Amino acid sequence: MARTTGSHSQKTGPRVTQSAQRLFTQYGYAAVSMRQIAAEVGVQVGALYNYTPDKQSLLFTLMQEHMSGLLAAWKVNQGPEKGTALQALLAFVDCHLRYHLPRSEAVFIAYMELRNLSAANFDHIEKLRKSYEDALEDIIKRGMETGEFEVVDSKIVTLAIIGMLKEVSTWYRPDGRLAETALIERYQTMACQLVGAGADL
Amino acid sequence: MARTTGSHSQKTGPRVTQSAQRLFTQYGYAAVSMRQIAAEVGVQVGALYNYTPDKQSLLFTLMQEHMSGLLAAWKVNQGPEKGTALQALLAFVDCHLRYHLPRSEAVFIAYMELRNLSAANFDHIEKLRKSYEDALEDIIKRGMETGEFEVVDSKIVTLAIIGMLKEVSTWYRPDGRLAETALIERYQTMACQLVGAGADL
DNA sequence: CTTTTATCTGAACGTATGTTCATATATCAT
DNA sequence: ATGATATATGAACATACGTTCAGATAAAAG
Repeated sequence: MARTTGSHSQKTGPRVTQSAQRLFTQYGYAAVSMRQIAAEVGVQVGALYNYTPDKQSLLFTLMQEHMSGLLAAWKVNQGPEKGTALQALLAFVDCHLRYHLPRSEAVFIAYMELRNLSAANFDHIEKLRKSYEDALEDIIKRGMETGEFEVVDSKIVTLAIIGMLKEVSTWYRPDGRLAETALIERYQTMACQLVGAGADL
Repeated sequence: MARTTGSHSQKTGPRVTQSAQRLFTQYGYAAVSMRQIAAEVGVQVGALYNYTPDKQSLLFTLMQEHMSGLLAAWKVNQGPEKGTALQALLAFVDCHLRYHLPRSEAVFIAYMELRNLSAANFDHIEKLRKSYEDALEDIIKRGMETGEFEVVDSKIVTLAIIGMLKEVSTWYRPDGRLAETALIERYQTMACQLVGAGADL
């Protein structure tokens, strides 16, 4: 047998990506085999290589698209004028959570699989991650200059906020106790507390 | 050849554990082979099985000892009387960071390799992790009852503090800009801010 | 010195891995 | 209907994996 009934690139391609994402999330990149991915797609292993040059590219593409999308979302959200530092901080928390919450698998992979990127791919992703954290630190610094924020160490506060936000993805479930909007508000409040800007919105 | 000069269980045993810890941290459990571990210990692969029944036990032991040590450190620190909730919160942050900062490898493994535990081993570790987070939430709740803390949602604040503290292990270096003591103070301040208790110590 | 025991080697086991490729066929354009 | 192309199969490749074990030898015990 060869090409099967109903086979088509436009269907199989996305399925490969999705299966890879799901399996990498559940078992980890190194523990997932190309045959496992093929089985979930419903195809023989050789067929995968019509859609990716190798396993590493599967991982890299997932991470690269996740990070690019995150940065793009922030740029759009930020728009032409930035407003006060406090407004920017609130927008950052909002944008971060709105982007991350519906993408738990990609988020998980982005945090867990950095080690499994080739050196060149790691450098690429690391730059994206760095520029995202810099965006937050710039807000903190701006708030310190304008006197909106009371912060001793912008670096530490940046990392603390990032850490606090990252943790959400480890437990959030769409059908959980807290609605997305309520959750975002609570994290906006906590972010304000950490920068010493009046906690009330 | 067989038993080599200077071979001894009391030397090789700890080296197996240490090499496993180092390699699991750098490459991830699934990506590390028993032969890699053996090579780093300076022994043939078969010899490893004098010290561990299998690869999985190597991982489990590392995680189990790390978590047990963490809980034990907290119990000692907490002692017989607990003091105010604010004191307990400060002690928790102090204890957490003092235990974690010198153990970056074990910390990393504990966060990253949960997926690679067998079902039974996972349950065991998960219970330990849960009881640790509960210890913090109990402090938060106590502070809410006594009126020391102003917190809307104890669960969210607990997770936010845990997330903030976990993040530290991803960037802290013993020779970095901040001394351990200074770093702990800053995180104590931020923890206080998150529970709405006067930020100044 | 001799015997026992602890520790390691070296080879082997069956199975799984990522990747390649000749081959087959469904689909699309003509 | 016919030919070209895209997309799949299924087998094969070399290599790597975790684990086992008989045999060898250093160290400890007598």
